[in-house]
Amino acid sequence: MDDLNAQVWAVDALGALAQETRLSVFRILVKTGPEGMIAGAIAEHCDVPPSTMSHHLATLERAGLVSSERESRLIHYRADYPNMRRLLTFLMEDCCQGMPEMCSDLIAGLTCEPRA
Amino acid sequence: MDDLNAQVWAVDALGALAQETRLSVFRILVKTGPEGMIAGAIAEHCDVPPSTMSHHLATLERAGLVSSERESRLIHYRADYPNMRRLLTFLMEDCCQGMPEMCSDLIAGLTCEPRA
DNA sequence: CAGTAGGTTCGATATTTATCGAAATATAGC
DNA sequence: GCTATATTTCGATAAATATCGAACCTACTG
Repeated sequence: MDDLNAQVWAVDALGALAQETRLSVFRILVKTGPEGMIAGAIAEHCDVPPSTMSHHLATLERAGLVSSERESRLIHYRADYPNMRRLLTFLMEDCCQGMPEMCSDLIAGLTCEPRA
Repeated sequence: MDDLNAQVWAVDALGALAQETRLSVFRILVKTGPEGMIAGAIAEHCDVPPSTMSHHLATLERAGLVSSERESRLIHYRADYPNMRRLLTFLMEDCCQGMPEMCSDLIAGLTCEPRA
């Protein structure tokens, strides 16, 4: 993917996250991990009607931020970790003007530890 | 800042980045570093009219992603690294279910090295 | 105190996005 | 096949956002 397409994708992904309900959904799925969560449970958790949530989930999935898998009548949604990483990498690309020590503390806080 | 306010801010910041011109501006400023760039030069670089760019810069500044400083007639814009970090941290918060090894490669790619 | 250059605000229009009920689709059980 | 459940698609309305010229500020310069 060249830089132009990466940018188009990133705008789409950021737009998908730039909405309260969708950001909540994404973060819940990030916390939930590979197990994921069922569409109905997500809608209930966020207290929005199923049709609205379906719309939001579709937006997140189109952006590549979540993936879905059907299991009989239920549909599991999960965060897409590789694309999440791509997005963060894209935003930080070429920061620090080649001097990593200039923003080393930017990365320092990005550990995967659970919050205290 | 509690989690609710953090979420409101994050939606705003992500929305600020979820637009082609603004994402370009932000990434240029990330690459440019502390020196920043003058408003007019940014507008010219992105090939948009000054009034449109002014609107976009104001959006980015309201979201805390860039800061501005006047130097006589010129206005310098810079990326706000601390808030950039806060945003990335917020997105990754509590990922991996407390098992950092599960997404260690998510961080692995987030070095500040210039692109090869 | 003009005149000029760099930026921003205003205002009006066009486009995109969010919302959610109703209807449609898919799967399972009887 | 009929019924119930889980979820999506449709459709229509309301709200937010992008765009850019014109007018307006602000700070230098002669």
